Parts: sequence; C-alpha cells; structure tokens
Amino acid sequence: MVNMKKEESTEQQILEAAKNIFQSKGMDGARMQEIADKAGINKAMLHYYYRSKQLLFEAVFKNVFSLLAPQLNTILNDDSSIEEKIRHFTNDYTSFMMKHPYLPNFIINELNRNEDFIIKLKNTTGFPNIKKFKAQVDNEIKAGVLSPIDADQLFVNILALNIFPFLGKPLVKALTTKDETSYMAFVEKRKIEVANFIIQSIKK
Amino acid sequence: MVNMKKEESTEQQILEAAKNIFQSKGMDGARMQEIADKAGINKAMLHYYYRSKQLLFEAVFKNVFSLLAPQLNTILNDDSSIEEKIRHFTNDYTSFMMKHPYLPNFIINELNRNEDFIIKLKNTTGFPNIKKFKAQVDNEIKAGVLSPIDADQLFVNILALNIFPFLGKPLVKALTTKDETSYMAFVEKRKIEVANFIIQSIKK
DNA sequence: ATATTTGTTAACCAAATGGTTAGACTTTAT
DNA sequence: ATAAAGTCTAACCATTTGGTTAACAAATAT
Repeated sequence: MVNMKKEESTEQQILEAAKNIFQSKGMDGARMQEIADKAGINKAMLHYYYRSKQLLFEAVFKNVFSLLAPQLNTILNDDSSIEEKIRHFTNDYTSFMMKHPYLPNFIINELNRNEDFIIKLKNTTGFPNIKKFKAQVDNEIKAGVLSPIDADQLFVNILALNIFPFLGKPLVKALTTKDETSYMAFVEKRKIEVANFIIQSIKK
Repeated sequence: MVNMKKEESTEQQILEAAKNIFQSKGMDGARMQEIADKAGINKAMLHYYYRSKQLLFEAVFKNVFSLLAPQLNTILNDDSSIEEKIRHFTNDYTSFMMKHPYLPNFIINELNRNEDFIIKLKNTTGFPNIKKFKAQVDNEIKAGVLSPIDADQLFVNILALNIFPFLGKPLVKALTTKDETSYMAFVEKRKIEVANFIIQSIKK
C-alpha cells in the first residue's frame, strides 16, 4: 500500500504508521520494515527522522499518551459535582475507547514493560493530577453528599470499571459468551450502567 | 545461575524458566537463549522437549491459565450467597495476585495479541462457566435481596475492580503518587473496600 | 556384555532485523 | 546558474535469533 495522503509530511506519515503498528503489536512485536511499508517509504527514512526504533517508539508513546491524558483530566479538573463528573467521564471515556480500541492495552502494557518510562511522562505538562478531585471528594463527604470513601480508592474504582472492559475484552467476551456485536452493545450500555453502579455505592 | 533443584525433571525446569521469562517479557520479548540460561541447560534442550518457541509458549500459557481459572471458579460455583461470594473472591483473588504480579498482564496481553487463542482454551476442562452465577444473581434479585442489575455487568464489575489494580499498577502508582510500599498497602485495603463498594451498590 | 533408546551439548546455519552508507534527486539560498 | 542543504533510495552490514545437526554420554532393555 502506497502513500495516499500526499499532503502529509513524511515525518507525520511515519508517526501515523508507527502508531498503528506499535499499538497493535507492541514495541517487541513491531518491525521497522512493516512500519516503513505502511508509511509507503524506505526503511532508512525511519532512521533519518527518528534515529532509532526506541526513539520512534517513544515519540509514538508520548503522542498516544497525550490523547489519553485529556480524557483523565476531564474528571479531575472541571467544576461539576462528583456525580456529574462520574456520569460525564463514564460516558465520554467509553466513547473514546470504542474509537481507539488498542490504546488502553498499549499504554498499560508498555508501562509494565518499562516502569521507569512513566517517570519521564510525569514531568510532561498535562500529566493528570488527582489533587483537585481528591479535595472535592473529601468536601462532598464532609458536606454529607457522599458516604465516606477514600478518594484514591474511588478514583481507581472509576478507572477500573471504565478501562477494564477494553483491556480484558477477549477474556470477558469468552467468559460471557458474547460475539463482537453483543459485546459492543454490552459496552455501550455500560456508559450509564457503570455510572449508576458507582453512584449507588457512594451517594448518601 | 545454574540448576539448583536437582530433583526436578529437565522438562519441568524448562517450563518453570519459560514461565518466568514469558510472563515478564511476553512472547515477542522473550528469548529462547534466556530461557535456557535460566533453566541452566543448553538451548537445544528447549527444542528437544517442546519443539518450538510457539509450542513452549503455549505450554506456559495453558499452565498459567490453569492457575487463574480456579480463582474465577471460586466465585462462580460454590453455594454461598452473592454477598459472601463477592467478599470471598475479592479477598482471595487479591491475595493470589499479590503472589503472582505478572500473571494478569501476561494473560490479558497475550489474549489480545492472539484472539483466536482463547478458543482453544474454552474447550479445556475447567474453563470458567458463568451460568450458575448468573442464575443466582437473578434469583436474589427476584427474592428482593439485590437491586436489579444485569448479571454480566455485575460480573465484569467484580472482575474489573479486582484485576485492574494489578494490570494498571504503574499508571495508578503514578497517578496516585504512591511508592511500592504504600501501593501494596493500598491494594491490601482493597480486599475489603472493594467488596463493600460492590455490595453497597447492589444490596437492597 | 552389548545393543538401543533417551538425554545432553557444542557448533553450526539461514533468516530476520535494526541500523548504516554512498549516492542521487529536490528544494532553497546566494 | 550554482552551491548548499535537505530528502530519499538501494544495497549493504553486523548481530541476533529460532532452530538444526552430529556426536557423545547415560540410562535401559535384551
């Protein structure tokens, strides 16, 4: 397959192709030749623009992570109530993931492969900060809106319930004996089911 | 490092070494030489006993999955109430995962890498079956013990809340700014926190 | 005792893989 | 017009990697 988007710069084409291959095959499974083929250019170009596989990978990872971070910041930094945030996040995040099915596994997996890597990310601007969310949870508990719960635990619960269906898709599909269509419907329903589930648990 | 357990058969030593390497590096990242080194034997032995990397990997995967399956069956097939099952599972599963930290990521990741693979597993005896659990949930809803909820959704919620903290450990550690020790304490607390969280949500 | 099967190793091999180089073509600056 | 800088390719290279082979040792059967 040859370059179809003549407008795009070669550097961008490479990044797009690399995102594609790295996300579906991971760092170890990806092949430079395959990325070059997908970008419709010579393999030497990859090194011309990105020097090495490692650096190309890091460029991809940062790019992909920068798609995810705003999604997390939604729940952390707007001014709506916790309940609204949960409903909003659960809906938006699920929609987002349905459009980027490889993303969560890619992020989670590569962070596990190289734990030091996240340290680099933490210094990036836009790395999600949980502080405001925690303060807000504590406030709403004091105000009697929510039952007592540790804000970190709640945060992880929200993430878990939203992310896991994408991470564990093949396993969950098999366990619940759903095909692709019914799994999609199942996940679509979670946009509200999960929000209700969480709120029922924490609301006074 | 050389073979320390002289009792074990070579075949077993290879499997143990392979479990170790495959779980931490994945199929693509693992090297046959590294497995041979860890097992303290010649690389040719790997092929003598397991023919190819692929077959060795499959042997490892089946072996690892057979550790996980009983954990899932706990919640599915005993005779206690749903509430008891959730408390029991949340406690046991977390303990189990703390002892096998690479396991969830390995399973999830390799299933994503090769979706057909789970079909082979489904035919294995001992593959978890969710039927009984679903019937029980529906009964307790009818009996008025639980508020209405789709049993599949509940099942996935339980899995999500228990598995995600291990899958997403590096990410969650970074987001909640915890070090290894405090993360372990955090996960330890979840043994009861998660059970409470779920039960608060579903109990009438 | 001796033939046979099983277990094990060192050395080897072909293919794949990340990376380099020398040169050609294009665009930009002078 | 031409020099310089930037972009691109084909061919090449060294290393890594999964896998094989031939010969040797050890256990087992006859």
